[in-house]
Amino acid sequence: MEISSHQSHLLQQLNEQRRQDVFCDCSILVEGKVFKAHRNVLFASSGYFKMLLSQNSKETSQPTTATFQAFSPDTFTVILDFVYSGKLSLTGQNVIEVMSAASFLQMTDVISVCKTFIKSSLDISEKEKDRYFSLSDKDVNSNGIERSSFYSSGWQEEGSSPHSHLSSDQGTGIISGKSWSKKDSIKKSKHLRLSQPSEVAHYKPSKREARASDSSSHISQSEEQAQIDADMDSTPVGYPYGPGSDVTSRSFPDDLPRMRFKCPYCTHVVKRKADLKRHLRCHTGERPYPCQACGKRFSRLDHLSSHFRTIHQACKLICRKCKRHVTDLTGQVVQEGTRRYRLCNECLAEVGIDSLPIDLEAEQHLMSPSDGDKDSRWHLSEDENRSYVEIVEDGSADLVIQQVDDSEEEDEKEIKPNIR
DNA sequence: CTGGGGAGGGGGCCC
DNA sequence: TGGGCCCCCTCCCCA
Repeated sequence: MEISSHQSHLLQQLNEQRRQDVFCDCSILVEGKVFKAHRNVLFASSGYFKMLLSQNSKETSQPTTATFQAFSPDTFTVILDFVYSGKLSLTGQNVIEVMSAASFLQMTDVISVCKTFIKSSLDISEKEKDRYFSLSDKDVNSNGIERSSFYSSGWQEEGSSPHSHLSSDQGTGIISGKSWSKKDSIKKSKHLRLSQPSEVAHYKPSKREARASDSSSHISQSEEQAQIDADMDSTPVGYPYGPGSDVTSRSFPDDLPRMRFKCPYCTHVVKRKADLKRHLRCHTGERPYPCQACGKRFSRLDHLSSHFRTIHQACKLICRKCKRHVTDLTGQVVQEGTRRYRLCNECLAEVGIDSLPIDLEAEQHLMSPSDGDKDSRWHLSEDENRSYVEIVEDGSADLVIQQVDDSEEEDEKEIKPNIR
């Protein structure tokens, strides 16, 4: 007959003895902090201690002391707690160091748990989705249901952690069983560079982007390709998104289809694929629309049109000098290089410029080539087109500040990735 | 140094 | 789906 609770009870007793420094025959010194433990427990748990204690086995009467500088006391606290409880208090912040320490101490189980933790963290959006569908908010908060294993409890809501018993009574400080709140997860994901649902809260590449981010719910998966994220707004009411991040999700009724296209480079989410395509150009630096008049390149056709009308067509019926409204009768178009603007007759006389009537209509083709020439209308050479492809492929590269030279000489039409 | 205005650029959304 | 418009923000130049 086997009493299943015996093992856990025994471990619990050993843990109590450790805390009370009863029968402890081993001292571990980690960066000046002394940890008391039992040699036989360490021997059974760690390959490193097995080796160490085997060598010292002849001196069993003497207390063994081990000193470590490779990891912090907090990290060793996590390790030791695991040894004595079977529970590993992993967080996004400590998992790397814990895994490193476990590697050093040859604790394969801990290593594999850390790996799983990291993997699940990287895949958190999928996990979160699973949670959306499997758990109501109430379930999560009140029952503290875990995803699968104790070490994953860090993803739970505050107060639902099964590790809470470890946090306060061991006097070990930082490492505790405290689960992540969303706020915590932000900081920790930043530290570990793991994707978190609330990552947007601290990702602010620009004010504009932040504005967009604030108005949409999103799950950050920077490694992902752009994809339809139809589940983006499937968040049940009350799911703890960060403050301000649930505006969009609550602005759509649950029964409406909600297609979302998520930018693979940032947190921006758009409704239409075309908008995503347009948005991606701000990351790739692609500028497929060169102005035929000055050579300046634009990422969008409407911007080119606006530029051309404003700069080269003098469409604004405003005198550049006195800002008064002018018409073809009360003013003239002045050409200054490729730039054109209007001056009223008074200002014209004042500056002594003899303007020549310019047939704007006749030069319209500069901006608007025929529709039948759509693909070649911007006169992109094959090399240029190829460079765009390369840019997209290089889009996964690290941050590169765009250095596109928009000078009129067009010496450097090479467009560099502008991943932000 | 500062404020105003122009131009560029990004997002939303309509057609 | 692309074109285009509107709005807003930022940057830069200039007075």
